[in-house]
Amino acid sequence: MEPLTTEQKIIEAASKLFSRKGFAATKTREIAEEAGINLALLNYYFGSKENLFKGVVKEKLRMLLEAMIPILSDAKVPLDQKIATIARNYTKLLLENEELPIFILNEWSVNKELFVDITRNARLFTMPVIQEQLKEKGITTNTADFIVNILGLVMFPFVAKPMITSSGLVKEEEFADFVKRREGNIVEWINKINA
Amino acid sequence: MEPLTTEQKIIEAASKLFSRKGFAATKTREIAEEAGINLALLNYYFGSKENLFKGVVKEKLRMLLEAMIPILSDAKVPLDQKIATIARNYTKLLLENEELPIFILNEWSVNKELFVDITRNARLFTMPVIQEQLKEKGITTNTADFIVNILGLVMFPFVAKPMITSSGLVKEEEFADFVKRREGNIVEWINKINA
DNA sequence: AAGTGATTTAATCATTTGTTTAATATTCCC
DNA sequence: GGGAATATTAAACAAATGATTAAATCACTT
Repeated sequence: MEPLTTEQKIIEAASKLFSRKGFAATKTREIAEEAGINLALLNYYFGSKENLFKGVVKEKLRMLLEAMIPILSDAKVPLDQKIATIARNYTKLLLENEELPIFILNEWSVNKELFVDITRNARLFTMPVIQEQLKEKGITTNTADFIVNILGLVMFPFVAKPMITSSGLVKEEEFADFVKRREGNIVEWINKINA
Repeated sequence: MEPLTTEQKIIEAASKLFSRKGFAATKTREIAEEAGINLALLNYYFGSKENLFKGVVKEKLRMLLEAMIPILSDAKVPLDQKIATIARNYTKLLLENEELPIFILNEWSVNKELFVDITRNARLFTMPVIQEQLKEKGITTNTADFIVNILGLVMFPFVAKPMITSSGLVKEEEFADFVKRREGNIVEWINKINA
């Protein structure tokens, strides 16, 4: 495999540190050290810490949305399959990137202006398709609840992981099994909710 | 009403700013300005920024847990009533403190050591009571799922509020109605899930 | 091999930031 | 009312931090 370019090394280090600690707590010198590069290269390639952060956030947000939007908005995919696919996609994605949802949701909450910029011209959700499919099946649950319920059931365990594990509700070493078991259950649960 | 003491003014300002922006992004000078006090008083009363932060986190965590733990762990409260009370408590609490859950969950994620200190000797969840009550009613849902589902359904909309509103899924001005409507639905949903 | 542009480095700058100090003001108690 | 404890202030300090500079090195073309 190719060795990473300087630019890639910086992005990887920044991605890791920003995700773990957030924007303000991550220092440019830490990123440089983690990447194994000279501090000045960070500004040489990305201009500023903020600009680098924007790049990381964009990529992370894309990862988070891509597991959901294309599936939700595809009218050819039936509702049942949408639920199953989203549960599967997120369980896999978030097991590999546990800090992803809390990072994005927290930065979005703390730094709304940044996301106005990033999400401009980006259709985040396509409600009409879902609305139609719910109607077809005679389901009265409203569209927003439908989506929020799925996301809540699948994402919340990751968002609240420290609370869940440190309370003993789920042991740290059993967490992966816990969410994998939920993956299958969520499809049933959502169907029961909508019945 | 009594005028606030200096100590109280600092706590209120710190509480507001830490909740909104997190530890690292909040500067001591901002806190002092927001509180309308001299910068040195912060250290005079609280010793350090970190110590002040710990106080704020403790109080916020207490708020978040108190809406749940006493109810969950009370064997005299039947399961149905537990669900309804927790949904009601959190909807009210979080409408009044929208940043509360994302603040606590993010800081917990970012700064685990701090919470080891704070939650030491604090029984966060009491599973045996719930486990017994689920068994009595012949519900096969496991205890962790039961609790995570309730919390996810009730807390997730607040955690993901920026995403939900800026995507147009729920309009900002309709958000309060949205979660109030969910409050009643959640009881039904949880019962359906467990049926 | 020389020249050219891109990349990397060490050093430095200007601010910001958490904290402390020493002096002044205020409150409390006898 | 005076003196001791408490509270408040302005100023300063040292370290940290994001960014920049100018020189050095590297890669590539001719």
